[in-house]
Amino acid sequence: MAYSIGQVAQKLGVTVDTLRYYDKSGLLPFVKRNAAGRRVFTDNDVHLMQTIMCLKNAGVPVNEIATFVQLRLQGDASLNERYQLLTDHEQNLQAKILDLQETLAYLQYKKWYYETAVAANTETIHFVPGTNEVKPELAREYQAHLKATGQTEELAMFTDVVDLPEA
Amino acid sequence: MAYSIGQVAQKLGVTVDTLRYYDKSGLLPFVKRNAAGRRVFTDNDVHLMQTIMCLKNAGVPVNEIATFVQLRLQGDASLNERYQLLTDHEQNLQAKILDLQETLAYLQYKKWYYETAVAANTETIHFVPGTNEVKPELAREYQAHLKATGQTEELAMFTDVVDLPEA
DNA sequence: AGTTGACCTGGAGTCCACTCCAGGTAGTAT
DNA sequence: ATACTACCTGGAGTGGACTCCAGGTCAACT
Repeated sequence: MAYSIGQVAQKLGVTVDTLRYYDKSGLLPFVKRNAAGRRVFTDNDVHLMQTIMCLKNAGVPVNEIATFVQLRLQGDASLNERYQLLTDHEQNLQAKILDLQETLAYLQYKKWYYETAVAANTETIHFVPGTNEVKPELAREYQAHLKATGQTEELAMFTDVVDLPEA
Repeated sequence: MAYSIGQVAQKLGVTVDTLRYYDKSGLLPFVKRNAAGRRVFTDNDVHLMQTIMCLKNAGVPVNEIATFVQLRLQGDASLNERYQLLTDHEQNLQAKILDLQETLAYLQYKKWYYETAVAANTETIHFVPGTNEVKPELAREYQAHLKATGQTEELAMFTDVVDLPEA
């Protein structure tokens, strides 16, 4: 099967311009042209582009993906390097996911803050009386709330975040 | 306790320039100045900035954070809106984490691809004999491998990704 | 023969989030 | 007194990833 740039764009959920930009940037050196100079994508090309989109998604910058693609062109000699690159990015991604999970926990704490404030019709329930400052023990109250509702799992992650400001 | 911009920058792990950029962008309207015109951050300011950094981390663009901060200045009247905003971003973040977990699963598949290729000293073990095209059944082989090594959890996520190219 | 519509190129423009000046002030250390 | 450092402003510059445009080719339809 052969596809035009428009078909591939649709399949991958990006614009035609984006694909041409990727080509310019050296991400698609394997794509052939027909007699009229138009790009013709094979099934295998699309398959390779899956991996490229995956790296994109993982936050790998375009020029690094380009080096990966370049390595691919060098054949078996570059297998080790490519494996190394993938491993590095896997660890980056894993770290990023953990980080986002902490961020999520903090966001949920803030959500609880507003849930309770909305219920009380005022934010002042969280303030030190007579000020606009948030009670220092509020994070602990939240943890108690989590414990009470049996959500122990997020507790550990959350304490990490809460401990930061004390540093 | 009061802090200078430099101290806060260090505490939050960003540069002084970045904090000034945030201020310019309307993220820090609550920060007061001393007689000499220098920014003076209170503990409470730093606490608020934690939330700002959290939203940053969650991928919320600066101007949206600015509207959140603006809402805060309007007091209790904006509680509902702020809660809504946080909830939206919580869902975005949750979706993003799921997406990254899928991406991770795909990356791990590729890692396995290279692990086995490196062990065989050639990538051709994964090709349709006589071509440079990856065997279509390779994803299934990987799933069998996952099952064999008892890693059933990632299997479901991974099939999602693998099914995409067939669309 | 003429009109679409999808494709092509080189290159300019945009958006975002910084990042880096130049030129100046204020407080401290020697 | 002078040197140093941390701070200030407005504004220019950067890098990344697109996004858009002018001007052109090609195949298909009417």
